[in-house]
Amino acid sequence: MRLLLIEDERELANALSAALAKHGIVTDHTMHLDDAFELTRQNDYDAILLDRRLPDGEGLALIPKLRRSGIETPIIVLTARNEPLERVEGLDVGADDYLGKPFLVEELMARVRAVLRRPPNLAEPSVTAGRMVIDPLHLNVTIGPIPLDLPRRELLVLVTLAKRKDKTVLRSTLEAAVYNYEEEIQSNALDAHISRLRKRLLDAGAGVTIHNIRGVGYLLKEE
Amino acid sequence: MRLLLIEDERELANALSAALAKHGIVTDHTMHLDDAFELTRQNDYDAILLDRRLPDGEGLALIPKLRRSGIETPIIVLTARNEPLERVEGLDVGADDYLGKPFLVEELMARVRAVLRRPPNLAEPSVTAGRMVIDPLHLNVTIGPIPLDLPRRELLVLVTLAKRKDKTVLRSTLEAAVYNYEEEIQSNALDAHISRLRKRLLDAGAGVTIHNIRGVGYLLKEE
DNA sequence: CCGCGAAGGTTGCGGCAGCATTACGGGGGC
DNA sequence: GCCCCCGTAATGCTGCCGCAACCTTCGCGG
Repeated sequence: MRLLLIEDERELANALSAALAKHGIVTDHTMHLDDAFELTRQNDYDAILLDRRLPDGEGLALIPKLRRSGIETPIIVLTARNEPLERVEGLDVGADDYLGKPFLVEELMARVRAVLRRPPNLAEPSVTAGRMVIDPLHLNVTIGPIPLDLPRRELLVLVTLAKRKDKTVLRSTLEAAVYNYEEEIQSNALDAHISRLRKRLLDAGAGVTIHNIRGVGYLLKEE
Repeated sequence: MRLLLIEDERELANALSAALAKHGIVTDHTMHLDDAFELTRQNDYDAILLDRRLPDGEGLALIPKLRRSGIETPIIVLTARNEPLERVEGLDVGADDYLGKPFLVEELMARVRAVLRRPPNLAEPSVTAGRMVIDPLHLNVTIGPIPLDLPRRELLVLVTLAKRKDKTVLRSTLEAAVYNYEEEIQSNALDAHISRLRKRLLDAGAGVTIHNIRGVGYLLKEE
């Protein structure tokens, strides 16, 4: 196993390298973001440990750069900036985990192991349908540059259909996506949502149509 | 998106459900480990939020049980037991992340998003027959990129035949696949479905033929 | 090779289940 | 208070599907 450590405190870096070595993990170490980027081009790391505060800037900035260049290696951010909102920030730019300093090496190891258990991240997270770009993770829908504002239940219906575009989605699947098992619906609430969603998509010129498969479910098609 | 929340503090649970709902996430909630296990058998959750200290025992114990039963759903442990070594313990039994109480809902959301950044559904069992690709689970049939729209009963017949292509399917098996026990048929309804299905498959250029085995049943063959 | 009965194939018809649409009102958020 | 979401229900409509009538094919015995 091979990690890339991006960290400017030399003592900490050495201690970490040594500790990881005891677990049979090889560590490459750099203090600079552009070096780090180069290294990821040359080596296929199993994970990246990234400090936020670095001599040449904010470590987080590296993450989108790596992701854009097609590198999906898990990234764990190590930092003293450990306020909850800072952690949110880190995770949302694409980090896989976030660990506040100081930490135990044992915890770091456990988090590395946890991150490595996850399947490699190959999936394109956003879906296009017609003229829309749909991000199922953050529940965003945009048509070109302008966001499409949809009520929550209609949004859930749309995302569920879009994730399986050109394929039928069972009625029961849609119900499960929109309602939890405590909320029971006794009427045609889902149909009503579909109808209102259709109208909104039409008005917005979304470039998709929702078809019904009688007795089975629904299907979203591009025009 | 659908989460399972295993948590005994009702207030926290309600607050979380409400907060997650604002992000368009449907939440099922239970206080009991065995209920939780049952729920995972019945639903396909996107993630599981698990408390450690529960009325019926240590929440962590659920993790190996789920993993052994083949469930790979990401699990985030939520707990007041937030000592580093306890976190190691949690991660090492198979949790994907570990979040100490109290926490901001925003941070939980960010961690959920981080954990979900994984490939969507891996292998979906599908059958090919002629030029069709048939997904028996979601009941959809596509020829190349275009979906084939079939009425429900014909669809059920096709799926049943396709699952055993090149083998005879008993007439009684087909009837069982298309009708439940309450619906009796007194006529040649099944034959009629077969006939209409043949026509539709021909028009669509599906590349299969349905043969009759006199007195026994039917058989689907590729051309 | 022919005749005959039974199984299967095809097709039009009508009932009705399922869907689309829309108006209405309660309720929550700002 | 105002606005919008969303569940409900009434209304109209589409087309699935059971039915049955009629035709075709198959297998068998003579």
